[in-house]
Amino acid sequence: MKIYNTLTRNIDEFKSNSEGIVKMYTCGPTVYHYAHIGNLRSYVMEDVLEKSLMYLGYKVDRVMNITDVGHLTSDADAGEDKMVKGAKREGKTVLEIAKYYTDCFFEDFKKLNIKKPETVVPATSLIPEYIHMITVLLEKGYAYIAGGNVYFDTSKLDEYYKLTNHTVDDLKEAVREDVEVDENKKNKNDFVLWFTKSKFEEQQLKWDSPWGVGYPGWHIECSNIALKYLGEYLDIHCGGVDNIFPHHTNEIAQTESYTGHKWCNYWFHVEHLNNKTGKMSKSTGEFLTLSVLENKGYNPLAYRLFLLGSHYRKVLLFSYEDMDSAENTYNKLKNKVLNLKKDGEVSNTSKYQEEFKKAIDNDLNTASMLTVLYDVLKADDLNDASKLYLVEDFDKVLSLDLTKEDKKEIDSDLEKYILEKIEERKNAKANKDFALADSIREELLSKGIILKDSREGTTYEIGK
RNA sequence: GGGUCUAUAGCCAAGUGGUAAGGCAUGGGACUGCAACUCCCUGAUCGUUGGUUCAAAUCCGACUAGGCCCUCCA
Repeated sequence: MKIYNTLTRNIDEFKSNSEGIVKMYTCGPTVYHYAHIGNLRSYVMEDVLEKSLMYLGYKVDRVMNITDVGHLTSDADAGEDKMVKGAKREGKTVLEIAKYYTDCFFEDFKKLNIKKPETVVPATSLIPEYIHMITVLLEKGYAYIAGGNVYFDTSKLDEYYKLTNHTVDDLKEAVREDVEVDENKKNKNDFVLWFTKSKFEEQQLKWDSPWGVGYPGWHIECSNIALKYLGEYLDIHCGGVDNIFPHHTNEIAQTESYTGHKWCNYWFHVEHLNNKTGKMSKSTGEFLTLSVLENKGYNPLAYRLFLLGSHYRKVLLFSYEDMDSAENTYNKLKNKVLNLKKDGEVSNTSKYQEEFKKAIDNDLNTASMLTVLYDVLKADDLNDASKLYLVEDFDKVLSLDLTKEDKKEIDSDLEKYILEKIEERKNAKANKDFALADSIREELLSKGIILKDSREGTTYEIGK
């Protein structure tokens, strides 16, 4: 397949290091609060990437970190670590907070049909590994100690900026108003590997180290987790575009300085979900979680469909108008699929499967994948059984539960009642007592029961 | 200021040099006692402007608008 690679700024043919196996690393969440739907966009698209690779026959080894330490809020927030802030807000310990929000995070995964990576690693579980890497970086001369902290010396690298095309002079220091200049740094882009001194003294979690009691820098966790669980040669590293600099840039610097060779071949970055005012994040604008959408009556899978309609490398604007549309599209699509008859021989499917693969091959063109799906549903050369087979096949990647019937548990009393009402309405219609017929329909609707009339008679469906 | 990305119908969106897929919405029609569901029909010359070419939404330049990043925000 062909996929855009941030490293080469080009759509490259994908080739894994080992035949048939893909080593894939994903930057996970900082678990101090709920994930907002913008965060979830990245995870949905990474899920599509993983499943697409599987669809093409690869075995995917995927690892994700859970950041439960060392991510800081802005200076404006009185110098509190995000985790500490979350803990304070809720009167819990940092680890309790981490556990709670980690669980919530994976609940969202379930609702969005995102496959949980086989290996999920909390940042706090590999402190000895971080210390070891930092020790080696100091020995090799890539790191230095200043003001109690250990820094990475970016001037030691020729290609520090290879992911972004920056030059040192391009970068403004402390461009954000909430960031102060750190006087300990030799070069303005040096970054901290280990803290013992910082303005964030409230850090709850601290560990002993050769450089004093402290905690690890932000980037070191991903490098080590990836190295430990996926080895020294990574195929794909994923994340949101905001991670490109400095996070991923620094991961490359550390890891390649440590191992002495190239680390990861493909960098996959998902663009932001924005609203009309710009970036959607926890700190700016409305804090939109999946639960918020659910409470407004939207199906999480309609949100997934909304995301699939757009390309992962394009900024997508969120609006409720679009959600309404997505919900509509989803219900119609599902309706079409559920109306297919199950019997018959499956045949002629390969042409459409090739089309679907082409869409995958084209830099993960999810919009085109959906088009192939619609083509299948409209196809003249396919019987229902074949259509159903293909929908199921494509849904391995799309994961929209298109063939899954939402059978609400219904007890026999209720069923009997509904059937009686349908019979009553039928008689009313026969007697041309439409007022009564309509009132029965209204009554059932108010209980969430939708009647469907057809030539064959009336059936019902339990709505949401 | 630097880097980077984007600009196609009301909205989402495909298109990777040969005269604009698809979805939602809208309007019209079929079905219905009426409606819902379903089915059929219905719209754009591609931000502006130069250039390359027999041919450009697609390549190159300029301009305009906008997003993201520039370190302890993810």
